[in-house]
Amino acid sequence: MATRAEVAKLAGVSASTVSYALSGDRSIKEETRKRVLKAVAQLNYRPNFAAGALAGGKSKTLALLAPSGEFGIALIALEYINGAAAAARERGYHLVIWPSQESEMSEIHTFAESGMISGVILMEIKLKDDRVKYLHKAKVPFTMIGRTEKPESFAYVDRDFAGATEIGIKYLAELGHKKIAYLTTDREVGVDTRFSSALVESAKKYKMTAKKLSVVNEASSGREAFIHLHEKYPDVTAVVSLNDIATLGFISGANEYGISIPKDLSIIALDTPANHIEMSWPPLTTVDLPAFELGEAASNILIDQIEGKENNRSQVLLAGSLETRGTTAKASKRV
Amino acid sequence: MATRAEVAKLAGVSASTVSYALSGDRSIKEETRKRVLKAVAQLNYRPNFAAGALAGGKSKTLALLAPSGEFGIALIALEYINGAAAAARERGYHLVIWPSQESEMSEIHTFAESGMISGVILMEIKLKDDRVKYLHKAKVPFTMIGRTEKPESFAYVDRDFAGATEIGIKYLAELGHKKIAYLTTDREVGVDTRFSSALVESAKKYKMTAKKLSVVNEASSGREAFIHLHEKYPDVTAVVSLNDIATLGFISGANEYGISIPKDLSIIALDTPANHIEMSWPPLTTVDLPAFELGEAASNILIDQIEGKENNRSQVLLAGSLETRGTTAKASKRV
DNA sequence: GAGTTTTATCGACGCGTGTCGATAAGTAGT
DNA sequence: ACTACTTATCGACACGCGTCGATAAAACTC
Repeated sequence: MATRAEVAKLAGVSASTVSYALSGDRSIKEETRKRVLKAVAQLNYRPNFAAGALAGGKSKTLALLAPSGEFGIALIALEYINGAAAAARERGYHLVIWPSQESEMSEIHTFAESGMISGVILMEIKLKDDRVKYLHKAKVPFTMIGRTEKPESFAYVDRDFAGATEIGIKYLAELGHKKIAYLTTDREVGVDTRFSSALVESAKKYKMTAKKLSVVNEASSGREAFIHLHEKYPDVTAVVSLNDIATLGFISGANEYGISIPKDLSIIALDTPANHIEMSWPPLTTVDLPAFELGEAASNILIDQIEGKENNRSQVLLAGSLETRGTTAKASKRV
Repeated sequence: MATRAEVAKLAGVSASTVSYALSGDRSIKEETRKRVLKAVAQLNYRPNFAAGALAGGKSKTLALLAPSGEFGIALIALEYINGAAAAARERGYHLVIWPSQESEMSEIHTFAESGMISGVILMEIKLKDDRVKYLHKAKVPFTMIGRTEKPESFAYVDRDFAGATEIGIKYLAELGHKKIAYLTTDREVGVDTRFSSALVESAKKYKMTAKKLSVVNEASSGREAFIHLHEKYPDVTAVVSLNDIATLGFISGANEYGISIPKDLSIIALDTPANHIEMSWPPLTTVDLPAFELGEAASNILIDQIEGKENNRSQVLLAGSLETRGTTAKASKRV
């Protein structure tokens, strides 16, 4: 492949002039630049990425660390990823997704140190997350999607759990629901913990009782949760679900037992990827999770940080908005 | 960060000895190697990736090109990705996912040329795919998940459409079904085209009639397909679905109309990610799509190719196996 | 028009590795 | 004891680019 030297020779200039003509870091006579660009096109020259990184250039490449745990990359992650990728592209950056385990942080470090990666987006943040410490110490620019228990001044974008929950509960209150239940997992991760406590709080505020239904995020578990609800708490008239896949299982359980949604039971899904909304019928009423936007914000904040632009909104919370579809209705006396 | 030179000094050897001690490409006295490794550990030295790539080392990094079209990365892609990542890791490689459009092929080329990427895995192969030509011409090692219309001798892994379809149809035949329908999209991509023609063929073989229901792969479209079926072809007793998300919409349509699955209508889903199987109730009977294994195979074939190992199985087709769950039963006279 | 600043270009060096050829030390064979 | 290998190590160089300092030419300044 063509090198800088060859381009220089063809254009009749020195090698460094080629660099400057391309980067624009020093002024170059318009005519010379034209000649250089022509030679570049003619030889189909593209700067060697490794050489550039080695010599201290900027790579314009971000890495999004996707946890590849037992279950690999999760579904909802896709929307974050697509958003982050779109925003990065918009600003002339690449976004690569790095399926990695926590143990591989030092390899990420290597890449960052070698200049191949300019910054990192972290997903699936735990309440205490060693990756955050690690990246901070290694001075690798990073942003979180989610946040640790105490994010201090680290950049993050996350859902506004309290806000989203409040929106949902308020709506149920307006529909006259008094006794509700909620589906959540018992994982010690930010999303579950924050949602659950926000929900309990909101319910109290609107004078509702809120029963907890523990699930793991699988359809079958959601189905079992329905059966449990059906047998133990038949007077519950609405359910708030914090888990995408379990919700669908829950609904199919309801169908099976002849409980009509939303006539007998209302459902609001809080944490639902867009393509799940119509996966059951009627379509889910949700408090819209702005996953794509969060991904975009993550990229933008990170790029600002890399480029040294001060962004005064480096901690972003989005609540989303209520989307009333088919699974909510006025509370009805059943039993 | 520590460099090779510093390690060399600390260990009291030359820089090249450090390289050889680490790579094992030349014999090094055991004692010296120990000393070097100790110094490496002490300084927390990790070779600079960019320098290595520039100097012609091997990067042990694969890129999986995920099409980031209008819909971003698709769901089923996750299983391929997870499989490919796992296999790559197993063999000491990194696998990064590159959300990219076709227009960005030259950038991929740059990375490969710079030695940062040793090979490429291509997904969502079109029947005619320019990316294949491009990579071939650029001499970048690559493997496809899927295949072009005429894959010639290029390496690929793909589903055995004929085999999978045959398995499903045969089972329906054994259950006594005579009139079936199938859900498919009209996209001009390999998966739809090949499945559809294989299905028509198999149906003929078992003397069934097979009605086509066109959908786009969204839940609502699947639901409409059910309604269409319900109104136009009430004597159909079994449906074969080639599309994951549409299938779920189809089922929720059936629930809504009081058609009982599998009593009134049997369903076999051919192209279904594992976590969709229990998303409706009863769980789907499928011809298991070995997506994870296909991903693994893709990585392994590619790595063999990169390392120059002759792999005589560089074109892999997997049919999967029948998993009878809840959505199939003996044909019943309805109407 | 002598002095000063600005513009345009070049050459040289360094980034940190992989690897080749050379050398020195050790081993085996006669 | 002499040659013929093998083993262990070193020094030097190339990879292709970013960027600094220097120089030459051009453009102002009063």
